[in-house]
This record gives sequence, structure tokens and C-alpha cells, in this order.
Amino acid sequence: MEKIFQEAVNDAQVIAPFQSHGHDHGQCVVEAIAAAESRCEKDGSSFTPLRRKVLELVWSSHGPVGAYEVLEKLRSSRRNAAPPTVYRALEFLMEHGLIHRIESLNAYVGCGDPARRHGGQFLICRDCQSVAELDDRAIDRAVTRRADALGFDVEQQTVEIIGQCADCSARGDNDGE
Amino acid sequence: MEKIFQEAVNDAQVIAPFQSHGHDHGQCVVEAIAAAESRCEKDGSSFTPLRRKVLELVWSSHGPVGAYEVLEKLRSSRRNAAPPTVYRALEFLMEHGLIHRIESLNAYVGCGDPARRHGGQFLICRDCQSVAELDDRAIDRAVTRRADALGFDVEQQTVEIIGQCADCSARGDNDGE
DNA sequence: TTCTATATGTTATAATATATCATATTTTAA
DNA sequence: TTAAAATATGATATATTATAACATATAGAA
Repeated sequence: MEKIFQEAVNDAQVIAPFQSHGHDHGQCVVEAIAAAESRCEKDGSSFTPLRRKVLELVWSSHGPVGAYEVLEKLRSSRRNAAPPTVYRALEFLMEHGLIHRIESLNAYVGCGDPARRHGGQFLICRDCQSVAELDDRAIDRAVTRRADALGFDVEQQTVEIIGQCADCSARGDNDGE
Repeated sequence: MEKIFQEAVNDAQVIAPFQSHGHDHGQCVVEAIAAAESRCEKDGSSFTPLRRKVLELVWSSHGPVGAYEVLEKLRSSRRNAAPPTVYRALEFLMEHGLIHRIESLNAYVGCGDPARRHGGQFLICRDCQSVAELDDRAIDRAVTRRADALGFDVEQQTVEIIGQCADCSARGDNDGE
């Protein structure tokens, strides 16, 4: 059981697992910023202070963050920030694969592996709101097979799975609910 | 090629295929209403004239329809309809599996098989906006396997695939784009 | 340096969704 | 059969999410 779990986590198809409560989140942010710098340099696009700040704010947790939540936090450093300030930065970050949008929550989450291009597959815990990002080939293959059989040309996959993560399940949060 | 396509379409895992332009859509609506009546009777819930009308409006096409689009159409028969009028009806229809919400479009689409409970898997054509509804066991299994391996308990799957349907591809709509 | 493209500021408004309380209708059950 | 309770709809207001449009500033290219 534990072994299967470890295999699943260590697998490259799990881009970002659920994080333990006590993990060093500052380190996550540092790594995300570094990866973003590297990605933007490669793309020849400018990773401005505003964009960096917005990325940091999205990374303020491993959970999805709303645009207006980002805006509110942003205002402590930029008093006159307005919705377009945030939405434009978010758009940039998405175009460069630095964040993903969770459609079912109208919210955004940092990408765990901006070096590699990939669509979004997410497990979202309904209790702690944390998100695990996947790039599961079996899911991708199943989708592609069916689409092919129907002559449908896939351009973008949105896979968002809501449920309860292992930690919350163990803690017994709302179990039967 | 054609054979594979037919197998895919006839398969029960394709709940509602892309519809040809010339199909008898009135018949689709009639069948959807009949299925809804039967479903609500089974559930012991009341399929009121308002709810019926809203369902008909969602079924006005095989594409996703926005809540305010439904509202506008609804107003020709109910002059004083307001947003809550529509949203409450949509909520009812979703609870009873008569429609699905397409998260990535903030829109709603009629369910092709309300008799059977299922989550949503959709192929959405970016050109003609039509939607094919799936209940693909391979996709479901791939998702469940990965979730199980991570100790994640799945409650709700959202699978929304954007791309180009076979018809639009054949017609050459925006092909290289 | 001047032109051009890119990025941000600023104001206004669009699009989507819900809260709340009032009224009407249906169902339950005494 | 009628009063109470539950359900459904009406009506108004407002919350939440997102974009349009135009002005200004800044960075790179010619």
C-alpha cells in the first residue's frame, strides 16, 4: 500500500504531489521563481517585477488562488493595482506555462514543471483545497484514443478531479459526507 | 477508417455523438423532454413548466448555452424572468442529471442519457461549438487508477476536451490555425 | 535618438452568479 | 378540509469574475 503510494508519487507523471502541511514552502516558491526565470529567458520574454510578484502570490499556497485574491495581496505592494493589472499578468504566466487555470474553480495554481509543456490534469481536495498536478500518460492516451476514433482533433485537455486527498481522509474530515 | 468511426459512435460509451447539420433536432428535444419526465417521476421531483421550458432552451442546440442566453430566450414567454429564475432551474436540472455544466465555457448542455448517472466527459468543437458527450470507461479507469495510487478519493470528474470535430476538419475550417 | 513594440496605469463596464426576502403553490397530515 | 410545512417562483439588490478602451511609460531595435 505504502509502496504503491511511493511509486505513484515518485513517478514523473505526478508533476506535483499533495504537499505535507509542514513542508518548506518558501523553498517551493524559490524554485518556482527560478524555473520561471529560466523559462522566460528561453522564450525571450520579459519576466518583469510585476509578473514575478503575481507568480509569487499564486504560489502563496499549493491551492488554487482567485484573481481578486491575488489583486488584494498585490495591493500591499502596489497601491493602485486594478483588475487588468492582475489579469494581464495571469495571462502572461499562463501563456508561458508558469501557472494553470482551474476552470471549475475560476482560480489559478502554480505549475510544478514549467520546463515541460503539458496540459492540465489536477486532483483537487475538497477539504484542504490543495492540488496535485499530474501528467498521466494513461489518462492522456485514453482521451486521445477515443477522440481519434471519433475523428476529433484534440487541442487542449481539461481534467479536473474533485475529491478528498489521503491526508484529509486519514484525518477523517467530513468522512461520510 | 469509416468502420472504426462507426464502432466508436455505436459504442454505449459515446452518450451523444456530434450531430450532423441536417438532423431532426425537434426529435432530439422531444426525446430529451420525455427522458426528463421519466427521470423526474422516478426521483419523485416535480418537472414544472418553468423547468421544462429551461430544459428546452438548453436543448435549443447541441452546443453549450450560457445562462444569460437562456434568460433572454426565456423572456419571450416569461417577461419578468430574472437571473435567479434561470439559475435555479439550471441547478435543478443538474441535480437530476438532465443537463451538464461545461466549466471551461461557463455554459450548459443537455444530457444525452439522464437515465444513467455519470460524470461529464466532453469533446467540444472550437469551430461549430457542438459537443459530444462521452462516458468512456478507459478514461474513467485511468483517472481512478492514478487517484487510487495517490490515496485520493474521487467524487467528481470534469473532463473537457477542446479541439476540432471531424466535420469541421473535413470542411477545412481554420485548418492550420 | 527616434521609432516601435511592449508593458503598465486608469476608468469604465461586461458577463456570470448568488443572497435575501416576499409571495404563491403544492403537499402533508391533523 | 383546512392549517401547517415544504417547495417553487417573483423581485430586488449585489457579489464575483473578467474585459474593453484609451492613456502613459518603458525598453529594444533601427
